[in-house]
Amino acid sequence: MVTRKEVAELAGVSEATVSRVFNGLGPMKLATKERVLEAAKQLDYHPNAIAQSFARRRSGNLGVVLPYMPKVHLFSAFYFSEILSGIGEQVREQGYDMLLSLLTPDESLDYTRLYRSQKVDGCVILGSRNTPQQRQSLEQLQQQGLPFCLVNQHFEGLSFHEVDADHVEGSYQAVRHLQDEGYRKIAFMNGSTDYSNSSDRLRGYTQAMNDAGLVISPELLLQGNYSRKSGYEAAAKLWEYRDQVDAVFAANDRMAIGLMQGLREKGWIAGRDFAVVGCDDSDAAKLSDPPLSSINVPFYEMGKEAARSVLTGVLGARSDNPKQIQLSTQLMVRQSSKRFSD
Amino acid sequence: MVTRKEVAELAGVSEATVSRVFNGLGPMKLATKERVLEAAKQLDYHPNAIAQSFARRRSGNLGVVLPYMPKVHLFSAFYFSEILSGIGEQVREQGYDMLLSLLTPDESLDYTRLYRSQKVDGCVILGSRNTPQQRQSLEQLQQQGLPFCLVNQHFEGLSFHEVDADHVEGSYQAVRHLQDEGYRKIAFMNGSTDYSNSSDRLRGYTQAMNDAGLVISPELLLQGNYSRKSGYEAAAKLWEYRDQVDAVFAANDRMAIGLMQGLREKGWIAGRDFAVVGCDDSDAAKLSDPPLSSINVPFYEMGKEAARSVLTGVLGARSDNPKQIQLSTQLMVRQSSKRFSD
DNA sequence: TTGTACGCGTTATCAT
DNA sequence: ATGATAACGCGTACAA
Repeated sequence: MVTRKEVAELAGVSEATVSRVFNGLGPMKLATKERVLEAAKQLDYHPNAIAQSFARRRSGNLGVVLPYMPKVHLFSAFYFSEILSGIGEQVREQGYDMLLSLLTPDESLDYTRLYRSQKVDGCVILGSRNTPQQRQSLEQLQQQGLPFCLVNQHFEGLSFHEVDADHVEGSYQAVRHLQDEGYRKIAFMNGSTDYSNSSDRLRGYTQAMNDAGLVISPELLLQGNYSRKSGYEAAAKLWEYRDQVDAVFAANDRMAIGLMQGLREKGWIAGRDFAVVGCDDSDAAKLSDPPLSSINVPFYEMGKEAARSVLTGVLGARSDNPKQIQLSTQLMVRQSSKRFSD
Repeated sequence: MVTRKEVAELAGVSEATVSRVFNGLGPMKLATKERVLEAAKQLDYHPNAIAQSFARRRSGNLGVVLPYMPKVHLFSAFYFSEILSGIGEQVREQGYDMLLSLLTPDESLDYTRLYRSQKVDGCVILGSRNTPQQRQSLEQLQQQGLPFCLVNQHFEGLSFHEVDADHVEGSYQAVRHLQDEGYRKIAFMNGSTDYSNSSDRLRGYTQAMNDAGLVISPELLLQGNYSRKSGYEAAAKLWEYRDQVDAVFAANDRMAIGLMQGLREKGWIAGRDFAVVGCDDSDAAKLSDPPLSSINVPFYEMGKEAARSVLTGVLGARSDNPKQIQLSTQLMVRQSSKRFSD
């Protein structure tokens, strides 16, 4: 391995000077700088990142926490590739790397473990849920002053760094859209309220219904678990109340598609006999039949913002007041929510 | 930060002894060990991973290379979460961590960059393609003795560590299945042959057709780029030759679904008027209408094997003969390939 | 079975 | 503008 020492010798300078050149520190003669760079090039010298981390007492790694549940596909491809790419883009700009941790639900009860070994300087946490245990472990992280940022989740009554999308407004728009298309009897299929998204969406739905002077009868509220299967099963229930429902707003695409599949078996076709809007604008929304109207979420930007938020905390002024960022969503209209009785 | 020194002092031993206890090295008195552990516990001591890396001259990180193309969704959720989980499981068993790199096509022309800074001890490379430049940069890696393993890709004429699935056999089974269901005029829609999967699948298809005594006329060979759009566009062409085609085997699910969407617009329904089988058994296969028959690939195991392969190379005896692992695939039969004229 | 002492390749501080 | 040098926290060879 080529070290700083050899470069210094070849360039006829001290090791400190080599470091200064590579870190762009202090004033120095251009000639010296060039001599050093030339020597480094000749020797193919590259600073040892580990030694740098050791000396700087910073790993240069941003931890990214993903929930892992075997055989349960929580995320769409879009979610993964876009969020990770967003984070990746940002960390690269700041000379950082991404260290991935796939945590099972009980492992995520001790986030501090991630920081203990000093392998990460901060974390972006994806897919956290609002359980008492999780709240507690996040509060613990915060108390210890370990920098982290949540993505797509916030906690009532607690104040963390977080980047979320405006799911209330998104849902409001979705329901308004259905109303504009002539639908009145609009059901809402939600997922677990462990995810703040879920309650946000319920709020948006409720508000849109109220604003339109529509009543939310109990049959209009369906409970699922974000899986296609739960959507499929809800279709049976929906079918019983078919006189009282002409549209469904579902809290994610997967359930929306399950629902469409289930109702198709009864002979009801989305976009013809009833309308559906989903959430996430995942790949599946474009692949489904008919293509599913859905609420687009700017995952790439969310990842990028979250990473920025953590890294500025790590590198610069630690802002003591948590920064809450909320990006806007966008309704993508497709065939599944066509005008009533077209 | 609590260091080894403080633990040593509290336990009344030398620093070396503390290290020995934490690394389980050498014979030592049980009493000493317990005293050290007790002291460590009291102080909440945890070894500094960076200092360890520095001293050991190993980062303890396995690099994972993913291709990044903005707005192009190469992978299914299944692919991501399963492969990463497989790698994650294995690295954890060996006390390693995962360092993620999202590389654009031209960045991946210089893989050595990843190793230069010493932040990773080895790499698992996903989504590499068979281009002259990539071949060259991989050969360069190999020559320099940097440990890496490819997943789901192999290179004709070159011998790298790699973990692949048996796409030839998988495709053979898929086409056999279509034949068993009564189909004879079976088209094959392939993706870019930059991916070895593609040529493997063509081989399986060809062999199955030959074995059944069926001719492969030129109209039966369709070219796509693994996108839904290309599948959709191929539907138009297929429609022209509809007398000469009664089934399609597509090299991924996305194209298969695009094809089904396109032909549905002509009034042809998969599983009724023609049959389709895809590849990957992605989530989309279950979500599509009708559900898509597809070839399942053991992504989790592939990730795990790849990580194992690299890490044993890093840690133990560097086997000079590259290890090529091939796992088997499994056909998942769904509605899209129902029996002819049912 | 345990202690001593050195080295790892930087960063950063203090001289010059 | 540049050089000398003390950390940094651990692994480990060698000594005892």
